[in-house]
Amino acid sequence: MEGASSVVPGFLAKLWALVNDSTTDDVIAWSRNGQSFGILDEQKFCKELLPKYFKHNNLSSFIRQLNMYGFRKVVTVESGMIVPEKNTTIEFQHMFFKQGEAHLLENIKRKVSSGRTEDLKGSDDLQKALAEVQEIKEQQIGKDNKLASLKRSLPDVSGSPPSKLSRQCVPIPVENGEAVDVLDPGSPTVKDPNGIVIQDVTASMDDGPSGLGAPAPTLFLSPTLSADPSSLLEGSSHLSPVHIIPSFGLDLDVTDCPLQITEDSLEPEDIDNLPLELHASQASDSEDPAVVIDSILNDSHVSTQGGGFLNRNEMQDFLNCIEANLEELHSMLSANKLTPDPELLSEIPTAEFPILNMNETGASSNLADTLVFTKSAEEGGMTSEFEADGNKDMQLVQYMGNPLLSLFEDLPSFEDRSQDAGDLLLADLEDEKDVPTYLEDSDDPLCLVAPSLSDDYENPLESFESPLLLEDPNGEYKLFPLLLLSPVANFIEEATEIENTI
Amino acid sequence: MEGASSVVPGFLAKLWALVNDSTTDDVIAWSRNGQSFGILDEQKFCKELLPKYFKHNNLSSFIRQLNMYGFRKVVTVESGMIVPEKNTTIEFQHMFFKQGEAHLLENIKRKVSSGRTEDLKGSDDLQKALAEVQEIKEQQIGKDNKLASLKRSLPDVSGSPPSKLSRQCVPIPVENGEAVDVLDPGSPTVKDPNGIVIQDVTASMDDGPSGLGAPAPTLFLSPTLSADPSSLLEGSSHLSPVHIIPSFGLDLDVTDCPLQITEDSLEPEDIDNLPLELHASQASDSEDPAVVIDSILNDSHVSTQGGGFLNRNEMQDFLNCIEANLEELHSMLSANKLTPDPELLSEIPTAEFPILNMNETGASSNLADTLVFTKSAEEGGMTSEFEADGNKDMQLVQYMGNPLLSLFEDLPSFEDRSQDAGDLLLADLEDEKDVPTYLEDSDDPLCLVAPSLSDDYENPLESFESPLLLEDPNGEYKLFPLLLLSPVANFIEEATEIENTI
DNA sequence: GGGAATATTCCC
DNA sequence: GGGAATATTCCC
Repeated sequence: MEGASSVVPGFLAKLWALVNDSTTDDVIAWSRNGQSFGILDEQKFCKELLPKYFKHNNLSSFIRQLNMYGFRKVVTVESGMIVPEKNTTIEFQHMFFKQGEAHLLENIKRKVSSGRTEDLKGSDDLQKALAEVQEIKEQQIGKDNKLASLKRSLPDVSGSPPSKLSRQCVPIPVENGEAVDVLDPGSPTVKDPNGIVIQDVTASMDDGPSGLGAPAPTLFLSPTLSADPSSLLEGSSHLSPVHIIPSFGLDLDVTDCPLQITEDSLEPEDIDNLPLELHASQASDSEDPAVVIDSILNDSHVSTQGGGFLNRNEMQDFLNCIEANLEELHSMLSANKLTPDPELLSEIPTAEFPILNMNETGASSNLADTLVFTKSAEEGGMTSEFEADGNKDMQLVQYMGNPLLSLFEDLPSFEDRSQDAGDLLLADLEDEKDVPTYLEDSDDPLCLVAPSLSDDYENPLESFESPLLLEDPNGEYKLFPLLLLSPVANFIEEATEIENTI
Repeated sequence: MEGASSVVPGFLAKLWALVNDSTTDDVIAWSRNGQSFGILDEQKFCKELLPKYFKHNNLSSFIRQLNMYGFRKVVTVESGMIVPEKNTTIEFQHMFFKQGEAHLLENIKRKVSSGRTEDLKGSDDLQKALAEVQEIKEQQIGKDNKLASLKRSLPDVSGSPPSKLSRQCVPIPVENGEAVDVLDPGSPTVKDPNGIVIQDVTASMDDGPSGLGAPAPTLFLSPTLSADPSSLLEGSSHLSPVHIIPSFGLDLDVTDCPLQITEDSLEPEDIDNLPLELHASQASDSEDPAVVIDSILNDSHVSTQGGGFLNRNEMQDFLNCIEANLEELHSMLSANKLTPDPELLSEIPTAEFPILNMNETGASSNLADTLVFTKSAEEGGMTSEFEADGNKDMQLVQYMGNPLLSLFEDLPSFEDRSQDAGDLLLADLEDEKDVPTYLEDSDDPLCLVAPSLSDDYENPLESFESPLLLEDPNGEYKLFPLLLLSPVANFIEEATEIENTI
């Protein structure tokens, strides 16, 4: 075994010796070109040589080994057909088995055994699969958090005391510093020359005057957004964008929501030139249901920019990625054949999905939630106020209690309290069939919006994402807005009072 | 090899013969009690017997085989310590290797090869993977349910009773800009020179049969949102984009929300100058946030229509595909555990992944719910754009089955169609850059809410799915807003009262 | 040719 | 004792 080093498997070393042994060239020898070797005397080879080198005398075993090492039988073809006599000589060749080139032997690798192949492959694949799973798992967590946030974001607007669960007020980041004024409970209304400021002093009701630092009462845009239409319309000719951010999951008791509008706002005369610019408090991205959902769905990717929105392509990529992963996982697993181990089956735990925890309370509504409409100081309409930073700030979401719970606590709709979120959710959980039923009854397929956005009809504000402003050929903006506000009962009352006053 | 049948592996058969051969009892023989056998003469055993039965003469190899078949070495202990001399005799035993009981041999199983070991190990990993997958799967289900619930939970704010589930707006398909048909004959309409027709169908809500036969008359514009139409319509000043972000999950009691607006409120005089064109809200699926979310949950991938957004079906398919993969994967994993037979996989039942059933229609439209603003066709104001959109929208609309849908069903508002959540979401998806822009560049930080509510300052027109803006033959844009209303019945009444008071 | 089980060797 | 690689056998 001249050139065969220790790294060369026994079979190859023996084969090398066997073929190179010139004393047996009548039985087995290199071909003329040294690119292959032939067994010239099969009988003698099996009876005399094989046992000398191996633990058997079976040609088939020898050939089996050759195959295991990748040797291929050389088929001699003459005139397009196999020559009979030539067949008597068994000839094999291998890219790295060449006369005089023992160093090539180390390149010859034994095929992995079936067992190994499977194992290795399986093991490898499992590693990948597990990694994939882990990845997905983490993504899920991210989504869960997002959902939770979404749910939490639904503010509790009930008139009662501060709820510990969700008082998530979103601080109103005002860059121009005006928001502060608005937020101040002490200042029921803010109005600037151009616009109208509407402030919902609800918070002050129960809590009395609270400074900005007031703990319980939180101001923010509220679900119950109220505004004085007339006031809004008033003002200079130039209009500013009105941003009204309502809160989610309102649970307002009208009686508890003294929505106030000042007389000033009601003056019709001024309406003609409405320089209206309303800025509602800013909601953080995190609180935007749509955003939240979006991100939830897209969670896999690290939120990139401020918005954390995924664009369509990203979404697509993400989904494709998932798909690809699944595909691969699938393939890998398929490839991996396992041995039957019944015992393991029982061990497989099925995770339970903890959905709702209804124990959480925190449903106490929070009248303190203030609806704030602020007019931006800037006439020019769009201001740079709302910036990423502001948004970021908004992200501060506190996860209170059960997300889902909070979500639904405030959801109840007018008519159908019976169908509050909690019920729905539970119902769904209990019976998946409920969903379809629910849907089936739906009369309007078109109405789609953000989850948080409940009926839109009633809530024009939400829809107003789109600008109500239009620019005409003359470069003038025309408008349209309107809006209004709500919560209403008090609003009406107030309005009436105002009217009377007038 | 007396009792050894063909089912017994070579080694066991040979061992059985070897031990039972009484002629070699001086080398290897049964112990006195026949419960074990011992190698009495190791040297002789290796040199004479092993080669006779096996392809080697190594005791270690023999022992290796014994171990492979589960034989255990018998350690003789005397007086608490191993007796030296006794060690000379190598003794092994196996539960099923007993003198005179050849039939037990078949119970002796060779340990799985390393390969097998790996398989087992792999099996273990698969167990984990499977468990993980299952967990994820269940979480997904939970999330889907949650999202669905969330969407459903969005309260129905319509003033009337009917469907407790959803107050779906039925978009009025306006192809030529004529939604007039939809208008309730009984309701007052306002039409200005420009051909704009405004109709407040609120009144008809409670009053019974609406011309359209709408079951549950609902006014759209949000429940909480109220505005003075007249004020809104009045004025010719420059308009700025209005961003209104409504709240979510309102839980208003209609009776407590006497928000009212009457026709009176609409001052006719002012109306003349209204380039008002109202179109029933038409939401395009792709643009409807709800739709987007829905599609996210339901799947799809190649975006085909509508602006390159993924349409709902596509999304659905895509997600279904993923689901299917997971299912299959799960099945495979499960199957692997049980049997090594790949074929069995197909037999494994896959857990159900309740996604969305898009088949549901329930589109019974509810005209009553619809607010119809229509511009007369004569105006020719309708641009092809809108028409196209309108059509698309209509197509998209039918996602009733989806829970998500219900969420948004009521969302559509006039103006906001343009920028409904769906649009935003989609937009985001398409171009990630939009996100930053949106968030960072947004002038209005406050406007956060549903994704759909993003600022659309830059693209007001496009966003207007229901075009609030129209270009007239003169190349002028006219606007038109309107709105209002909501919750309704009481609202109107109240308004009237106010008016009267004045 | 090659899958698969068993056998043998090598090594920890 | 047993993991692991290689070897041998058996079979398709």
